[in-house]
Amino acid sequence: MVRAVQKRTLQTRARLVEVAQALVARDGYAALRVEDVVAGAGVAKGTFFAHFRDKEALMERLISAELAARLARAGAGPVPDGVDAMIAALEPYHGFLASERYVFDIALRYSGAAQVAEVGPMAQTFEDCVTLVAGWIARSGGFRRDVPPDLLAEGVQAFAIQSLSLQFCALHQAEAGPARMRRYLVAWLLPPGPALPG
Amino acid sequence: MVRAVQKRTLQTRARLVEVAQALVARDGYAALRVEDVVAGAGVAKGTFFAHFRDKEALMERLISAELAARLARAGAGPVPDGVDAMIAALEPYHGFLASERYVFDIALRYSGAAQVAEVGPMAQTFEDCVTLVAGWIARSGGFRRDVPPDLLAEGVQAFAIQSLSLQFCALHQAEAGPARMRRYLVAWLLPPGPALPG
Amino acid sequence: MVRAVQKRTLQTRARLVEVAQALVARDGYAALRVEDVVAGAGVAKGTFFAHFRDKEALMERLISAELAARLARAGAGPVPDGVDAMIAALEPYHGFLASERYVFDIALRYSGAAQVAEVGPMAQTFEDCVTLVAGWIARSGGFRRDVPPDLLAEGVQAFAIQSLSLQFCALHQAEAGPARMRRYLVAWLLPPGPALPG
Amino acid sequence: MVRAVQKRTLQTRARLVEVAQALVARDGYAALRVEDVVAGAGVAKGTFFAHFRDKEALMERLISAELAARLARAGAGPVPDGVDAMIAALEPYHGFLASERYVFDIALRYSGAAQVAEVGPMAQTFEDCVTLVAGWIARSGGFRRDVPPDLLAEGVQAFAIQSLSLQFCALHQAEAGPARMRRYLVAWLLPPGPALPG
DNA sequence: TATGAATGAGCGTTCATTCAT
DNA sequence: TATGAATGAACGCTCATTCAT
Repeated sequence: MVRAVQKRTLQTRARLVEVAQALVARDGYAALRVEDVVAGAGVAKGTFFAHFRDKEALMERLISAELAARLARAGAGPVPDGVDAMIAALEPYHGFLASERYVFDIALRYSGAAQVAEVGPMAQTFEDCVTLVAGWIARSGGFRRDVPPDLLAEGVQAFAIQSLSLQFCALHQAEAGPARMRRYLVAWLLPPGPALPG
Repeated sequence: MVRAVQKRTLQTRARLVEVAQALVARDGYAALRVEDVVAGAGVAKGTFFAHFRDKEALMERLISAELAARLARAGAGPVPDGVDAMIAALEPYHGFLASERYVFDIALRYSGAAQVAEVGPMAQTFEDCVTLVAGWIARSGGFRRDVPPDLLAEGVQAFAIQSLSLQFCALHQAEAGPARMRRYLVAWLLPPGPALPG
Repeated sequence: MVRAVQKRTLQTRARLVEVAQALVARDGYAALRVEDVVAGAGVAKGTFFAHFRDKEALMERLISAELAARLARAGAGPVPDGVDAMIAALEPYHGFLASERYVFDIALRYSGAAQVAEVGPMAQTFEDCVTLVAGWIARSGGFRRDVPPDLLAEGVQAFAIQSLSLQFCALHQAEAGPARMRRYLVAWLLPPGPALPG
Repeated sequence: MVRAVQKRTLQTRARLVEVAQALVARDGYAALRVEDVVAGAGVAKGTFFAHFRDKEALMERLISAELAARLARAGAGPVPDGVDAMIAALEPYHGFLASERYVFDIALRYSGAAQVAEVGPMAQTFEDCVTLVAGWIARSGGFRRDVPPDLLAEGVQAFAIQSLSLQFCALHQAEAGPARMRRYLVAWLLPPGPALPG
């Protein structure tokens, strides 16, 4: 029989998450230390590891939760009818990924589910994002039809990561993230028209 | 007055790099320890830090050098005349990036030049790769013409990273890296033809 | 809630101190290395720094303990009845201070409690020494009465430090520590009699 | 024939001292690093050590020069005619010793000439101070006569050091340095009168 | 004298993680 | 579940000093 998780357990876990979120809000993700979390929650270090496999498990939970929330808000809006609308709709989602180098690193690492055994919440969220965008593409009339929507959606994700990566780069400072994203998506999502300017 | 770097300096630095490369060849990048490098080179620890800001600075140098060498070999070959040829030509380059999680992480982190102030060798190599691919696309007759070659080349890089990322992923184990890469590039590089199968 | 220090904690700390004392007995204080202490105690380096703020914290503890022990032995003896007896009674205490330049430096530095916030064991021991000497002076009949005993005792300490300092000095090699100490104390502690010889 | 020291040599040395003094004026003695001195003087590190045996040799020079200057000013004034006047006359000298923990430590260490072989400028200055005070005592009519002036002067130095030491001490914060110094000197320098208050 | 690369030896630190209680 | 002392394995650093040129 699967025993119901005890109430105290949930309380402890919730408190750990709460404290962690408060610390992150103040100092950012990269600065989070397990020691501070347990101190804030008033539990011992060992307790933390009874609830989370390791620190990254908490990190994945925090980051993917934030990401999922932003994605849900995007999904609740209207179907974007073009490249610019899509970029705007995804901005909160991508903006969070760009907010901190550490967040981007963790997201990237877990986007591909670090452990083969299980699909973590981060990988799930990335997957959900692809599904959402594929749905948009399928339902909207403004995109190319010669490539399946889910492949196009994966491309959107690839270009987003590329844009975010280059945002940290000295060679490409000139062009801001959204502008570069727009160039990619115009070429990737729109039906082939007249040649684009070089 | 800017003094020319002394000969001894270059010798010491070269020896450190040599030893590090030998160690990496034996145990991989993730296992490299500064202590072993200095021991092998027969210099003091302080000397190491007089040559490299920290361990990662050496790492960037080692990895970007390997990457640049593989890229140079790719550039020395014939211009690939299609998607499959291009994937094959870039395979050594991408294969190295996929060889070790640690390598991929460092490469990605430094691809966007950690410091805005200076463009490191890694960022330069990534840039060179884009330039090479753009040249291929421009000179070959088999690719779409409605998008400028350098934008297409950036897309190739984005899809490569996407493929490599997903290679570590539980959700997408089914499809190997090159196969996924092929799907992306067919859609991205070829002139629009009849609709692709979903 | 202030939890009682666990037994294991005390054991570990005691072992660290024991090992350090053994090493010091063999090689002196200046030669003590943290690495040897932890190796000898069979604990990790991190453990050392969980018990002592830094190496000097251990040093203060070791030296002040030795000093306190020697002081206690002096206090257990009979009340000295004159300058020579007092110098003799304090000899083990002062001799330890003079035994090693490093010991003298640490003692002097911590005698004034490096941190205003807390009174360390070293400062306490110095204080205890003054108290002890003041008691001797008060109870003995051979010393001047026109100056309060505790002020006289502070003077004894001042002259001791002066003597020890000059012991390391080229200008004053001729006169050994105890001899100089004697001149000081005769002038400082005895009731004024006929003029001393210049 | 003793060759006259070359002009360039003196210039370099003077520049090193100047730069060091400027740095000390800004950041204090403890923060002085050889690297900054040579950088400021525009010479190589090795050059520094061609002029000064080690860093402490420069330190001794800087500190003893300052101390000697302050002592000279004290010597240029009138002979103090009592304990309070003497304390006032020596205040600039003692104040400098108390200005920085590091200064006090170095002064104490070198007061006794670290090297037996040579009497450094610091030991000389301390000696000069004793001589000056002994002269004051001998020429003034207000001090005890049953103890030779130079012994009394050594005692003044011992009490000064004691006072300065205790100034860094938590146990004795209540009583300021000069007040404590006064108590010592009244008991030490004045002819025995009626018993002092306990 | 002047140069400056190299030395060296250990300190302090880090902090996620484990494990005996 | 909870505890928290202990672990560990490098890393980064320091910086006065030396020495071959």
